[in-house]
Amino acid sequence: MSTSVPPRRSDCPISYSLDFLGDKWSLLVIRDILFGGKRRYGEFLKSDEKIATNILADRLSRLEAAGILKKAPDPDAPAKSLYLLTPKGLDLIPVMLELAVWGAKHDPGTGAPTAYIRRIKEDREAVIAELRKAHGKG
Amino acid sequence: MSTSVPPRRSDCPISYSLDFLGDKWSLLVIRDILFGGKRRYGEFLKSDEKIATNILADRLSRLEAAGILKKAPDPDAPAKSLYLLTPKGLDLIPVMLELAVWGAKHDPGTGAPTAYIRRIKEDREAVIAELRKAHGKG
DNA sequence: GTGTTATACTTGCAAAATGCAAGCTCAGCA
DNA sequence: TGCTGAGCTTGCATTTTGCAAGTATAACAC
Repeated sequence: MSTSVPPRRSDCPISYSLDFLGDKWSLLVIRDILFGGKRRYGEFLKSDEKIATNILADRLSRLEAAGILKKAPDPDAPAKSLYLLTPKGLDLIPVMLELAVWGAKHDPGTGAPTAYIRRIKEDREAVIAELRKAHGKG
Repeated sequence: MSTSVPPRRSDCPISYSLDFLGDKWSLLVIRDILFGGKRRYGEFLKSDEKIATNILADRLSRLEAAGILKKAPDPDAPAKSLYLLTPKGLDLIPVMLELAVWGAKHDPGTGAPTAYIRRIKEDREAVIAELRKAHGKG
């Protein structure tokens, strides 16, 4: 699978965002890092949505090519590597929070923790700051 | 093309959102309504990204099936119809704003108006309220 | 040093989604 | 009665996805 930068469809910022993130899997990988504390290939594979291994490999390389993730050696096992958010990736935190709020509100069978969703709405900036802090400077 | 509700992949609210919105076109249609004041089939077709007519028809019916849009008769020409946002669709405003902010920040060639992006960041609630008002109660 | 296991992928192929061009339908108007 | 434009539908080639299987490399066990 190729992994080149996607063609730009227009100069609209929403269109730009969707050029990189407009599919069913990319933002789930970012969710896993951000809210699930996951950082390794095998951890992403274990998520509930059951991403296929070839699709995961493709998305990781695209997100890396887009500068949203970076692949770094694992300090505990230098032969392995970790996928971490870059500053560009960390800037997606507000997008993720709004997607979570919308999904939690409109999915009758949502599994979203009510308290956390309320906290996002009432104390947005603090939640953003916490997540940023937890994931370093990128 | 079918137009049934997509299969639920998990109970995660972000996954739920992506089940409906996770492609390159759905949110662009919503953008056209929200920021472009578009409401008719032909208007969506004319956008810069050049959506194919069969894909547009598919997305409109999926978004309607999802309760995000509703198709209403045009008061000026009752034989024609308009696509409008429902309350569930209006709740996507914060998501759209954050995607716009992210795209505007990270796309070196963005065409996003600087003043509007700054206003989203500095006066978020007011921008949300304005857009809600402009698109009625749904 | 040989075999076993785990992790992180790659490959092959069928199925589904997308993109493009060409229709088709129906209302309004001349 | 015929023409026009808006709003789709259809056919078909290309691309992307999903599933299963296979490969590479390193760590560890013996």
